Amino acid sequence: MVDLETSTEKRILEAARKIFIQKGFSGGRMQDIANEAGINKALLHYYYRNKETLFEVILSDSLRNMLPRVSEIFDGEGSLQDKIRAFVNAYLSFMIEDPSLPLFILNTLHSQSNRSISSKFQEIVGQLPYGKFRDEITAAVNKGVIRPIDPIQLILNTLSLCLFPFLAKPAFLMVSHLSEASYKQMLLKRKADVADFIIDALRPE
Amino acid sequence: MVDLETSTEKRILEAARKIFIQKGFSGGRMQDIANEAGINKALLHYYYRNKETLFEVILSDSLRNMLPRVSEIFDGEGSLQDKIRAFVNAYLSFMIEDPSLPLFILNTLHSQSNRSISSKFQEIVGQLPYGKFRDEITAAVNKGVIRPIDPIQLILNTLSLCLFPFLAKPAFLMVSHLSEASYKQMLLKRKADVADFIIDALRPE
DNA sequence: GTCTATATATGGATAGAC
DNA sequence: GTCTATCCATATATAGAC
Repeated sequence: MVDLETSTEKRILEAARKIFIQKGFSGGRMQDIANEAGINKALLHYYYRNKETLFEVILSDSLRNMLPRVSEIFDGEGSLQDKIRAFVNAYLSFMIEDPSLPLFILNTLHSQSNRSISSKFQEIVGQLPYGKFRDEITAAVNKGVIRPIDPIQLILNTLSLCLFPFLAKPAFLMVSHLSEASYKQMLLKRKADVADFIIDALRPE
Repeated sequence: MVDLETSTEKRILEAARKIFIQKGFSGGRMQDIANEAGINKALLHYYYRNKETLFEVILSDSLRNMLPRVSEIFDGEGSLQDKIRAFVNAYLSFMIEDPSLPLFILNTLHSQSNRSISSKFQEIVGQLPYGKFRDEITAAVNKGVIRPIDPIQLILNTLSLCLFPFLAKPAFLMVSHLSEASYKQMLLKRKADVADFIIDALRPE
């Protein structure tokens, strides 16, 4: 069992990630992070200058994780419908691995719109080939393989259907009285359901 | 111009609401609230015992606002399609008035799952006639007026499409470089688009 | 009811021993 | 690299005058 306890630096990151995602920037205490990592507060400052630095490292990582390799999906062959199905599948699979990420990121963007965070977000999200998406949707509409729809609204709808259940997870669990396990089960089922829903909505008249 | 400046108590609530929605519980400072209300810190404690009390008042109000009178919509006559259209319309209109509410509430539920907040949330949200929704969807499926769909997924899809744009507003603005005005314009257009999208998705084969 | 002044607690950050 | 002890700024909360 060599190296099962990873380096202190790594453990700090994992602890900070957990705490910040749970409680946000101002809600997360350095003491909480130190406890979670099983080390002393002072060590946090040894490895990372201050709370803000630590937070930004976590956020950058999260943002980079949030950006899945969706470009490939839209680069490949196949109908728009196939690509939508592949996208929904990939996106939901990814989020199921890390369910608190979306709320953490939206939340940060909402409350800290002043910092360098905005530019980091734009830098990362700017790599997504939105233009490509839009063009492909427009082309499909013109060819009549899907019904007419504003490309922006379709993209927004797809993201809504993929992300909302994760954002609303706590509320959903409270209302539905589902267990964690059943919730995960529902999300897995949702992969197919969401793709069907979108594709059905796009059927030409 | 009599009474344009409402009572201090009311002004405090408005100020607290603004600050808490903007910065959350731990991020919002009592001093910020006092400044925003144009009064002294001590007065906050005079009217509300402490920060936590003040926060809970705000949250309760918000939760009650979040719950529109949707029951009536589903009590009335008309097809399921008509009701969905009415629901989406009412829900989006309401949210456009108060765009930060959804994120505030989800966020609070996420980070404070311990407090009395959970029970308050359940109490309020428990009044929604979910059973009625479910039954009506199931009936429509059986009659063949809509294609087969899991009622839970349809409800979740509808809420996703209505709420997500508000949750993701900051991210959306950053990516799209839209102005506040264009954003609001897009949301207004979305009322019809979302209803169309759902109803199209439900067309029988 | 509203203010100023102050007590008290908390949390981020640093100094310095080991 | 890791700890203990401590400093200092900030934030909540209270006391007491007006």
